[in-house]
Amino acid sequence: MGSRMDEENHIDEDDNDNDAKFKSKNLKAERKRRKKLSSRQLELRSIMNKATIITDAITYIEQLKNSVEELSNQLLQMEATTFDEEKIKLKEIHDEQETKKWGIIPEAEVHVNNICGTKLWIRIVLQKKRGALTKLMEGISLLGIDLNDTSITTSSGAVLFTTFGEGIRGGLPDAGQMKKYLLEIMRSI
Amino acid sequence: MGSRMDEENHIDEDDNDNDAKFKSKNLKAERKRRKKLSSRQLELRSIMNKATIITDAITYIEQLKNSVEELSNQLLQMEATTFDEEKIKLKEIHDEQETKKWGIIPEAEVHVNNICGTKLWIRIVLQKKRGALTKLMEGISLLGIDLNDTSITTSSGAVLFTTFGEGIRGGLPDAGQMKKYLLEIMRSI
DNA sequence: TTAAACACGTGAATC
DNA sequence: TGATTCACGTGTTTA
Repeated sequence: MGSRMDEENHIDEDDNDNDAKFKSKNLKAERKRRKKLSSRQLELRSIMNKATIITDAITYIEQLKNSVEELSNQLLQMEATTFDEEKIKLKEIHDEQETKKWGIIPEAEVHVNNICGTKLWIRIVLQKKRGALTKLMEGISLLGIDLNDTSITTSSGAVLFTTFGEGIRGGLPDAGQMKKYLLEIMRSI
Repeated sequence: MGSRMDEENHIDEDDNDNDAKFKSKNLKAERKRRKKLSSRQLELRSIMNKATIITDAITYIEQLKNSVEELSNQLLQMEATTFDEEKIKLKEIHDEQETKKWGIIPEAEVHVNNICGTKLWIRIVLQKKRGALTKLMEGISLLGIDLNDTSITTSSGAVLFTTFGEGIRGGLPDAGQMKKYLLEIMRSI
């Protein structure tokens, strides 16, 4: 028998001195305990709503893990390739940019010097282009010139071609004519 | 008054038919309710241990976030610098490696061709070194040679020096002598 | 012993 | 109405 209707009418006003009518000594303590318990339960219920963040946390963690994996792979791939093909590619890109920065060679620069009638000193600076050197060598060869000391050097997208030539059968075209001819070849590429 | 000592001695044997002595009709229901509640509480306690994973989850998320940020920064930095100084550095490293791969030029390679008595065709390949070209030009100048068409090209740590020279006062040293002299200069650097 | 925790029966409130 | 939930006082157990 424990309801408020048991006795007169004013029993459980908090912590008042009206507990003389009860036999139990732990009445007050039990009231306090129940109150605490109840409040704790309410507290628990209030934070239980926040338990939904666990679901969010799971998906969030998944996203983060994916990001980490993706980024790690990217870095690994970058580091792995950057000291091989990638570096060469970067160099080529850099060369292109450098060439553009310093200005594109508008047209091959050709120098032909006729020396002692049968000897040639050729110096050509041209923009690096696929097949250009092949055509150049081919053209010079067609003119019947034997190339003795040829050096081809490329740097920053430009090509320096220097050679020391000689007419195969003594005869040799005029230096001016040859220059025109070589320029023609360069333009045609 | 609700303990087992209130009445005779055999009250709450589960769900027996001995509830005729009690006035309340909800006695059985209340017993069942309390039992259920208690078991639920135990159940809750058992899974509450797993609540510690929330703490772990928090630290785990922090770690992941740090990783993501770090990796992103690395990538950004790599992408940002790789098209400027970094690429040049990569190129230089690549050049160094290339030079080593193809073997270091053991000693300057000097070609001197005497043409028509007063003209020279000089071709020197040397390892890039500070001050080397200055010494070279200085030496050639001291020999009284006027350099008409000179090209200096560097690539992969090597230097190609080609020039077409002429004796200033008609006189010109012997090609073999000159070669020795130039090699001496190259060695002294 | 004391004090806190627990289980119980019960009356009232809620739906 | 009837079934369920809640709060209470109390006796017992536990530490």
